[in-house]
Amino acid sequence: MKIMVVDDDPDMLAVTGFALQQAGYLVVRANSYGSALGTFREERPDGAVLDINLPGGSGFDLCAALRRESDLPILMLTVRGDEADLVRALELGADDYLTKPFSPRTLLARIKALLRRARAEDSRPSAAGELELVLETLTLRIAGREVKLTPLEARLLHLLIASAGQPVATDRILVHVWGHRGGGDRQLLKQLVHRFRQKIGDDPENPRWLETVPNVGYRVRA
Amino acid sequence: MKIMVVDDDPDMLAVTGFALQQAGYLVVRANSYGSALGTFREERPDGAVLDINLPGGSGFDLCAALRRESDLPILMLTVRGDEADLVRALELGADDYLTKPFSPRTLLARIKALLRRARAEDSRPSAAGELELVLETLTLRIAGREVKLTPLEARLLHLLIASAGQPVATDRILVHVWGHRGGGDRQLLKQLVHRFRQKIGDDPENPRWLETVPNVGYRVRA
DNA sequence: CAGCGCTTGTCACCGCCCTGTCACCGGCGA
DNA sequence: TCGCCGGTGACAGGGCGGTGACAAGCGCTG
Repeated sequence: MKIMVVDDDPDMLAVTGFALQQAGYLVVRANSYGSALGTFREERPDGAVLDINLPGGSGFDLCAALRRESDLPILMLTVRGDEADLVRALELGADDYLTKPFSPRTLLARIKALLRRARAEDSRPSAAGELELVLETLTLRIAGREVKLTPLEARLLHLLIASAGQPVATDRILVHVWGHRGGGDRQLLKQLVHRFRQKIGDDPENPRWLETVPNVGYRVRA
Repeated sequence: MKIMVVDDDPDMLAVTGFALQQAGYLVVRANSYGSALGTFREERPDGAVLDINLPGGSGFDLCAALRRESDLPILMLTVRGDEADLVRALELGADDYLTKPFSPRTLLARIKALLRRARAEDSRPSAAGELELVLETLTLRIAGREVKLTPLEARLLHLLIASAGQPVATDRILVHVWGHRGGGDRQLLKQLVHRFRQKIGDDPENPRWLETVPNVGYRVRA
């Protein structure tokens, strides 16, 4: 389990990071809004702990930005008594909050609870029509048989099945699968889709499962 | 519940021993590296409290030695502020630490927590299918026969059997077995698995007990 | 003290698959 | 006709998993 800790105060970073590492988590650190986004895209942590005061953009913005790209559990660190901040954080998609000052033990308990919840939801197979995705084993059950997926294919399907029936824009796919900020890397997506179709035996001209939506993106039939 | 307390200072020994006894624990005492090992083997305590400064070998060595023979909860007593010592203790397999000076009340709380955690892990089924793990003796009963495990193999199996039927990610295994933070140490896991498979006579291509889940990790058949 | 065996970490190598990249094709609208 | 988009094939680098070999550390024993 990998946790990203974002705080501009080096002491806080050290303390919380150390506590998490002791508990057996992998820890990646960032100290600003910008570096946090980059770190997130590179490291793909399983959870995030965000301070609110950050150079380059508030923790609120960061929370919203992360939410745009991922469903990872987010825990916000707020100052005591500021209820407005708290409400705002939860509205922006934070999963939990902690008021400073807090003990490392408390932090650990909260993080653990969040991850457990997230894992429980993760382990639910996501399904759409004849497709059933099992993320843990990178396996796709499709019309009876089982197909082994690569990590990239699994991420693609995860996104598409979550929006089954609706087209998903290529840019959104690029961000979700590669963390790229979109742009010229459509070739990657073309190949990924091509290889996946070949693997499951789907014909682009006459698709049973994965449709192309011209000038928009792709869609799985519901 | 039996606790071993190791300290060369008779006063400390008396104080901590008394506190633990008051709380209802059986206490066995040792005052040196050598006597501690002997006492441990005779008494098989359920937990240990180790001082770092010991005649005959440091508490670190003792911690490592105990770890080589058992998974019992270990609490180390460190001097305040020496973070290097602390890290080293945890890397050697200690479960928790306490900085001197501390109150007997604190000690009790920590010990209680450790034992509770250990019991919780113990009560996890240590058997899956044809595999039955006995942590105390580092033994694996497998399809009738008995196999002697190394400490590392035991930790690996402990984790895998606890999640029998489900794949366990390589990163999680690395953390659980070695406490490593880095991702670059897959080689260790490769070797560990290889040697274990050889020992029990399992074929990676056609596994009876331990399966590889590509790009994810490993899984024991339920 | 020397020697032995067990455990563990490290290096090197192999084969396979995943992935990124280049090149090309056909269809469609400007 | 040009340019863009989507689909397809081919190739190469690198990662991952499996395997063998070697050395260091440690405990045990003669």
